[in-house]
Amino acid sequence: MSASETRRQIADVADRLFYEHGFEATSFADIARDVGLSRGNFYYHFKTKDEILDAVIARRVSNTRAMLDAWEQAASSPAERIRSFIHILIANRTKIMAHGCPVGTLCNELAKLDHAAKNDAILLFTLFRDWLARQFAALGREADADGLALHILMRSQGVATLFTAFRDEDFIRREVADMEAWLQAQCPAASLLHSRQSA
Amino acid sequence: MSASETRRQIADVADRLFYEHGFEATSFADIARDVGLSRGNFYYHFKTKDEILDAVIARRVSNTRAMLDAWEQAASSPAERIRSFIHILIANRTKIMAHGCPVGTLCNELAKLDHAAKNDAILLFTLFRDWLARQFAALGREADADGLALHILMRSQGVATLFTAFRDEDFIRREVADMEAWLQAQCPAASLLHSRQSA
DNA sequence: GTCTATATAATGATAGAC
DNA sequence: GTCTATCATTATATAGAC
Repeated sequence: MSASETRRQIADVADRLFYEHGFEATSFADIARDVGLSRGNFYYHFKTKDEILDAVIARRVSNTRAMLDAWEQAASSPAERIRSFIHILIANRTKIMAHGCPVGTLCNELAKLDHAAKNDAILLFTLFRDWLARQFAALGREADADGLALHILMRSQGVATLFTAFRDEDFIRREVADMEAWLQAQCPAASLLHSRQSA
Repeated sequence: MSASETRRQIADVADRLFYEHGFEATSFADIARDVGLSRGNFYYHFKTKDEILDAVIARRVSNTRAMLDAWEQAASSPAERIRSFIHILIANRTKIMAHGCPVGTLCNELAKLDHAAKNDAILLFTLFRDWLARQFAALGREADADGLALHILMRSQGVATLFTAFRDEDFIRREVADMEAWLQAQCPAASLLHSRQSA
């Protein structure tokens, strides 16, 4: 196997394990086992655990950018794009129930560890924040686009944390519906494109 | 020093360290050092790390109950009591900025570790949930009191997580004001006791 | 590029002197 | 009730054979 391919595979497995069990709780041996490598060979690809974390974050940044680009292409309106964001709570609910939000839980853990990569993880939040703000600006809310972006990001984080704790499907569906209603209320004109409640 | 007093002190220090750095990242040596005990003597008081976690959670449950009781006594109306809850985000903002919400971050970590004490930690959320639901019921929202309680709990979690990441004081103040506005909107009659916006 | 063997430090945990 | 000394295990990390 080529070095770059093995590196990619290690980052792939580490990404999953860091998400499922946390950064601290995941050991080199755990990653090596799941990749099918000896611990010794492992160090040929990554010198330190922090290097793997950097690779995992870089991978997540890249994947997140790709996802946001895909939403940008797939949806025909800013409101519909924001709904794509809201609906990852439903789409990923099984994983969220077990392990929480990948971004929020990583940022929280790295904050507690006061880890050097803390700010790199926060960049993941920033990607969503800026993308959402652009959508709100396109909806005519230039003045408070960033505040609205943070608000919806805040809600997604709160829903994820409580869903991990209480594992209540009704709760997540209710809160997602509430987020959609809130979105409609933010831009009544755009909402007409999708529901004719006031037509 | 008496055994019970030392035990109490260990739980006290462990509570702080688990909050500041996380459960996994805190070692016996860390706790022993901060208490001023040798590692050996440590095991006279607690046999395993999980036992300390149990003691820490029991301590937090007790402290939370005391805080909720104090709010119950201090405030003259259900709406004012709910505002007491909302305002811990402001009162504890320095700690939240550094280490997140003590309840949310512990539940997230124990969920990832699939730890035996996971459900005990969730009880901390349940204390807030049930207390808030009682306040909403007292406001005349018996039918959806639990949903409203989860909603405000969800918001506090989301605000805490994003505040830890972005460390933006304006954000937390804006969201707290928004939570208060939401509260007013839930029970217009009760709100008249505190603001005369519609008088 | 992968392996085995190993170094070193820290972890959770115990035994026994005082 | 506290200490020192120690154990077994695991962790990160390295050396060197193949």
